Amino acid sequence: MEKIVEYQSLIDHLQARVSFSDEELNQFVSDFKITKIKKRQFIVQPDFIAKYRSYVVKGALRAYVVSDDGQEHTIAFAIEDWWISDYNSYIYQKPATMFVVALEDAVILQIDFKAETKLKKANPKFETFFRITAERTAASFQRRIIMNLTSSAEERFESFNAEFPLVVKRVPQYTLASYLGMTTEFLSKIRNKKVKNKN
Amino acid sequence: MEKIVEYQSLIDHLQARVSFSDEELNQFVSDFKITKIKKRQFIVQPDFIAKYRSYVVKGALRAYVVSDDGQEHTIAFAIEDWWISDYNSYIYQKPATMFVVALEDAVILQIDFKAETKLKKANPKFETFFRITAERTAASFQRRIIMNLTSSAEERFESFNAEFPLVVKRVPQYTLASYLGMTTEFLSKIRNKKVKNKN
DNA sequence: GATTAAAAATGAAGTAGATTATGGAAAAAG
DNA sequence: CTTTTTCCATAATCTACTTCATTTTTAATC
Repeated sequence: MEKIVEYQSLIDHLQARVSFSDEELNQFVSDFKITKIKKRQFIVQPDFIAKYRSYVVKGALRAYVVSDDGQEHTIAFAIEDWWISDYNSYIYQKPATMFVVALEDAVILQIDFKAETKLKKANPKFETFFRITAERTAASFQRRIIMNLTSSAEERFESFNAEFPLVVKRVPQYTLASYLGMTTEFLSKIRNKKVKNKN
Repeated sequence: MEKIVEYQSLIDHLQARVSFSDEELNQFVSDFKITKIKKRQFIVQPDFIAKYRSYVVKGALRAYVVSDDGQEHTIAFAIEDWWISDYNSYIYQKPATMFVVALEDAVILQIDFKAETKLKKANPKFETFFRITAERTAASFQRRIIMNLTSSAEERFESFNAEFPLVVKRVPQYTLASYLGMTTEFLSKIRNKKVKNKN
């Protein structure tokens, strides 16, 4: 099996979910193109169809929507070994409502919808991989819905920080606040209250 | 193809998503058992593993969690032609955190996790069906997250009412309020304000 | 169909979190 | 390395929504 360094983490990602032969792994990753993007560069924009599903090799990205009143709401973050896209746009191949932008210079692996469809038809194991991925995505979205319904702003921050400390350290606070459904001012207050209480 | 009346809507549901032969349809539905449940009866409870994925033939059900302070939060509704379970419990086969209860006497079709696994192994088309189902579930969960982040209580109600008027007419208002992330009192106010404005 | 229980309506008072405003620190960009 | 832009902290004021308490309506049950 050829080892192009950028593909290694995606290969590990696949193998952790479904048992593939070397040949299958090669077939899978050969449909992904390596894309390097600069901080602040967009890979998805509203009104354009999200052509790609993107796997992050290096860097950090953010998906967000802009509401009628002009406010940004972060829908997802992605760092190393995570996937990102406008989910509704990609799976239905309809115009996006989100922006997906790099928070840092990044290296991503992208597969387009047609190639993905072809892969799934070619080998049921690829179908299985995407089924597992979709199920886990749905499960994690549902956990987020439950968290949003049941917890206060402070609890939501504490919970996210406990689960994803590396993301918290890496992304701008205003993007995190909008992900957690609060203002950047309120998140600042929560965090600084905490610091004072420690003394 | 045998036509047991309870299975017909599930068969239609399958055919609308993947092209199956009559034999495949029979194979699929034969793994589902018909269960009749009474109003207020539970099919999933916290700490027990959600053994089944349930398809609603007739009736209405509700999935909810109870938070530390004792409040109920509705996670999902299901009426005719919808699926319901504790998603995280079912796909990971770990203890549930939700209750799933009948809001009306209901007829449901249930498949257990082992039978589903076996089906997916037996025929890639079944795998495809569950992949499509999971993707659409994830997509709709994400739309709900976006709605919750971007909209006011009144907008959330209006939007849900526009998309699912039959559900709104059918479920108790306090369950809808807790689904939409507001108190039953506030939802009552929203709706009655509306009525007055019409005069 | 009378009785009881559950659900919905209404209003007053309270609060979590938003908004607005300003100053300062960090990080890009030249 | 200095200038500009982005990001974060802090505080005062405000509001969308909650909480609490009571009444009315609707639905279940004997």
